[in-house]
Amino acid sequence: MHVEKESGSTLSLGRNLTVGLLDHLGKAIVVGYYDNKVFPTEAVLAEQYNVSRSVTREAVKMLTAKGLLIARPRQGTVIQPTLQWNLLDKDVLRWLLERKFSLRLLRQFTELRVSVEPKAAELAAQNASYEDLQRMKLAFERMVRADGGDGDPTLADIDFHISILFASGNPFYYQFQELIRTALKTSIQFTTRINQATPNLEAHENIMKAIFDRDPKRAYAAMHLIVNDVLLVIHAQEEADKREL
Amino acid sequence: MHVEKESGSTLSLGRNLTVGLLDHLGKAIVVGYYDNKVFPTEAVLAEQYNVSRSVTREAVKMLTAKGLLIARPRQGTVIQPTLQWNLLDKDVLRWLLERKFSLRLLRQFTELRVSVEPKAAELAAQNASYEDLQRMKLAFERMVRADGGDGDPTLADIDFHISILFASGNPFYYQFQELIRTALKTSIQFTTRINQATPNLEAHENIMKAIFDRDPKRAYAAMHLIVNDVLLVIHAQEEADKREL
DNA sequence: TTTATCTTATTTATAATACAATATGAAGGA
DNA sequence: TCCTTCATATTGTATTATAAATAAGATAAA
Repeated sequence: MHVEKESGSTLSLGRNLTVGLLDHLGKAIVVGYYDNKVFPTEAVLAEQYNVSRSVTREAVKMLTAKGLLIARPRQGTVIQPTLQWNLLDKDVLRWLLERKFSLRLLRQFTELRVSVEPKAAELAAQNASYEDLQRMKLAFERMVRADGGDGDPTLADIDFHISILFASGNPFYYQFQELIRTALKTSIQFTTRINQATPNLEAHENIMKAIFDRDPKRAYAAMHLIVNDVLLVIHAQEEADKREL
Repeated sequence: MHVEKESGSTLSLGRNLTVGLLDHLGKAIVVGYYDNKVFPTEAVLAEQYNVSRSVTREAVKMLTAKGLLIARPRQGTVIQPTLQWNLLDKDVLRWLLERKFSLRLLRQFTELRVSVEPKAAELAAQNASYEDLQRMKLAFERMVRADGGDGDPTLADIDFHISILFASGNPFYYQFQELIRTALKTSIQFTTRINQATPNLEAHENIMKAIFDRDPKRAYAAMHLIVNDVLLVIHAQEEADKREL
């Protein structure tokens, strides 16, 4: 990451300076640009990016709110240890992916998916409202059409999985929306080379049927089958990569 | 020039005005104070809380970063739908609890724990380093001492559960630290009336043994047993409450 | 020497003010 | 009716000044 200094070559931060700076700094922190540097003071940041101190402070406050920074008088602004970062935050997640593709990161996403999604399906079988079920059905039909060449299969797949989070009736499950979105989008980057590119329609239909039948255990098992399969593929690839060394 | 203000009308925001305002507004939003009101403009907020616009804007930006607000020129600042809130954020979680005690909320916490903790234990059995194991052991010994009257049993219990998240080797699992902390602290508020106040030592020891034995399936099962038990107790109480109406 | 206290300098925290950009809705004209 | 224009409210950005906090160094006391 390269930071221009002269006022003439203004670093493009988009139309909203605060949000632009937030994004730029967030990415720089997450990809490790500051790893063996001290994080700049407000004054220096403002000068480097050619923005006012107000903008700088607001961006820093937002990064503080996401757990990436901490600021104290005289001590300056410093980067928090990774454990403090709000990894499930939409922005932080995006910045994580701006690093080079990492099978390890994809595996970690998927391990969490194996934790979360089967139980979400189980809860959905217990709690889904009529509207929830309709949304699921629509998403599935979209998957079928996409499978026939009409539309993007990944986007339809994402919608289907998210509709189940929503149907769980527990708002905490909905928090994994971004993680799942990110995981599925990242998956195709490598899964196409190894596995089938399109999602397994029959397996997905089994989940939906179980939820429609109000059968929690079957819904859990059907979802577990799908996500755990992805995990196994990733494990196999990790082993293969290891042997290649 | 610092203007002294009448002490009577000043709302106490603590030593740090921005953080104080963040906390006050966050709580107000989460408890529903603004539910049928329009959220005030920056100017009004600044006047109401007797702080500068800088402070107001910084607090609003932090709430924006946590998904609670969105601001646009001329349109004002508005509260985001609950689904957008970063519910796993430490602050948001705390604000959620500042509402009256809710068995429903505790159940939702616990449903997520059932999703997350068993798999974390499974991964810990696979990945825990020597240091991770030592930390777990120390936490367990602290639980034993607390059981004998020396120390706080809940705090020791919390440490034990968190040491397992940490030992999973997957940083995403560590994100649930605050949720588990909150859930366990909240649990005793009602669990003491119904169940045993102190955690089940033997069941916890089983988890630790399985992880030391590097037995993922046993670790998963042992953890599932504990957390699912909590969930069942909550379910029973919810049913009892329903009948009481 | 060691400890405690005071001083200084650096950085964030807060305030106040001015103007720019943006989006809403009303007014006016074709 | 529809389009354009303009007034207006609200956030966005810049600038400057001062306060508060604290780390580190200097000084004094034991």
